[in-house]
Amino acid sequence: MSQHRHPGASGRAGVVPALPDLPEATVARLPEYLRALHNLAETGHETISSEGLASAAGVNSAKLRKDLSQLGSYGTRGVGYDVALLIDQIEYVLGLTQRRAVALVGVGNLGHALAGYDGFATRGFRIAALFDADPKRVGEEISGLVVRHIDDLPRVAAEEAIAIGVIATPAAAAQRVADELVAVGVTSILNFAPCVLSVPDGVDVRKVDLAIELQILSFHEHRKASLTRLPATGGSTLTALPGGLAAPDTQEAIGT
Amino acid sequence: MSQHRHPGASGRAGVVPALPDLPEATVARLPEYLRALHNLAETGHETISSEGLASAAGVNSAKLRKDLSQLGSYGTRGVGYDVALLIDQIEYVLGLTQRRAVALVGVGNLGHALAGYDGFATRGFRIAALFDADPKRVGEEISGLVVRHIDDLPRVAAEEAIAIGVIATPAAAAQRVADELVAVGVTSILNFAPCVLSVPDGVDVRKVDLAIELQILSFHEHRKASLTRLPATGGSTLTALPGGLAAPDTQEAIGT
DNA sequence: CGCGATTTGTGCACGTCTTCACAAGCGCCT
DNA sequence: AGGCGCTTGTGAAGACGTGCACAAATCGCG
Ligand SMILES: NC(=O)c1ccc[n+]([C@@H]2O[C@H](COP(=O)([O-])OP(=O)(O)OC[C@H]3O[C@@H](n4cnc5c(N)ncnc54)[C@H](O)[C@@H]3O)[C@@H](O)[C@H]2O)c1
Ligand SMILES: NC(=O)c1ccc[n+]([C@@H]2O[C@H](COP(=O)([O-])OP(=O)(O)OC[C@H]3O[C@@H](n4cnc5c(N)ncnc54)[C@H](O)[C@@H]3O)[C@@H](O)[C@H]2O)c1
Repeated sequence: MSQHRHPGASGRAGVVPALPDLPEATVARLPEYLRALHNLAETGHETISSEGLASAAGVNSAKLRKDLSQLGSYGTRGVGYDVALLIDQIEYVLGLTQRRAVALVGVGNLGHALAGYDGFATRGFRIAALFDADPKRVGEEISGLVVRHIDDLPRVAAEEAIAIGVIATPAAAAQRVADELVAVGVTSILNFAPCVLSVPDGVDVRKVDLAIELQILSFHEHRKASLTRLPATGGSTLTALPGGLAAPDTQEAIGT
Repeated sequence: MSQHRHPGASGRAGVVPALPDLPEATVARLPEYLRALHNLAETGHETISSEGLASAAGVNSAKLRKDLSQLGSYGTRGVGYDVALLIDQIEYVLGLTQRRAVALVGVGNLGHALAGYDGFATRGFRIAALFDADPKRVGEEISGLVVRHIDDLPRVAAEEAIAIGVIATPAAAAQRVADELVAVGVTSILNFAPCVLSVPDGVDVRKVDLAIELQILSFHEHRKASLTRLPATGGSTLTALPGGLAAPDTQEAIGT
């Protein structure tokens, strides 16, 4: 049970491997590998090569192998990776062996969609509670859960072990909600409101902002348009974009 | 005293302002700066220092200055940046001087929320059309737009200049929809379905996957939990995370 | 049992991103 | 006019991430 982890010395004690400290870029890709692996498992694959998994996940195979090697050696040379084993490993590393409880705050337009989303349940999470500040919304039942008032957060948090808070309120309320989540011990927040949150050390915030994604796409549109106005410098100018175009979570022109 | 520009007025015809090819990491942050600048403009600020803008955008000031310097020299030493001018500059670079038309495909749970989202309009975009494959959904009116059948996509695309396609269908349909979008000339896609899309060169795809975000948070939860089980190595172990913890679009522990 | 085909794991080189630290530039005040 | 304080813009260094290319390991087969 008690496991020691020292920087550099990844001594593995018995069955449970020590949590290695993975590069953040790797962590961001593991969920994608996991999804691809589940697909493969469903279609009857027992093993998969790095090449096969890489293409299913939309990355390059060298990168995939390097990522997986960070978790330990779970492949077999000449054969590939055992799909079931790898799923277990990645789920373990991502902390998905326990189904984490999620609290969703802000049951408006977006919040309703999220509350009804089955992707929570199928991918390792459980919506434990819904909150809103609007009295007209409190009491409403959404896919089996009753919306509670945000003031009940402390009480509910004491009952359920809330691991992650999701903020789907207007931006103006987001900081206040974040503070309230932090106050009841939540140390991971997913923020859909378009604003920056201030949180204490040790609390992780990830942000999803639709408009930012669109604006990044807009930039590339603008750029592509300005390129086509240039005198032809050779063949297809569109593919002459700089190599680094692919952002951390952008896929660009992965061939068929 | 170099170039100033007006949307549609000066220097657009012959003298192309030479779109610099920005580092992708910079492009991903510009929208955040833009949002912060709009907030500042609304609260009456005419100029802002790199320090002030950086904290409003949740980044470090050196990074912000380097990012902005990529666009040209639009700051004044000893003073800061002119808020209005910088807004114009960033909007120009991001290609927001023209309001781009967005087609939303898949008007289900999530699609409804997106269709009613005012963040499109307020941040440079216009929902031009809604599509679905379900005959029961076709004809429904959502915030002023009528849902059309996906088979009408070619006709609508000919009328409106669709710049960006947003996919909010189940994963099983996403590739097919992407192909149809590409076929009518769309070169930028925002994909909410949890799957990898194959597109030809020159087409940009960005993905938003809620479950991936949650799983990344889960990893850090798992990690924090395993750290607290360690014998105290002196002081607050939670802040002893490696410096690179902050992912491209993660904010971690930005002090109050 | 040994050999060839296959595929992993990784050393290495290269490119990108971040951060520091400071010179250069600007406005204000005297 | 000149000096002073403030802030930008950037060179350089280091951290980080990526992709190539190949040795090492394993399997299947004769
Ligand atoms: N609708 C979308 O598709 C979409 C897409 C991307 C981002 N967003 C962002 O998500 C957020 C929510 O969007 P929406 O369209 O659902 O807005 P909405 O106005 O429909 O819903 C917001 C909900 O939050 C509740 N709320 C307000 N203050 C609260 C508080 N202090 N505590 C608890 N609940 C509170 C309101 O009562 C309301 O029910 C916004 O910040 C929006 O910018 C929305
Ligand atoms: N609901 C959420 O909060 C949420 C969050 C994150 C991601 N997602 C993802 O977004 C997607 C949509 O989720 P949802 O909850 O809205 O699902 P949904 O089933 O409610 O809606 C999907 C819609 O797409 C339509 N559709 C199916 N095939 C189509 C086709 N070929 N062309 C056009 N339209 C088609 C369906 O008729 C339906 O209206 C899914 O991939 C889901 O995983 C949803």
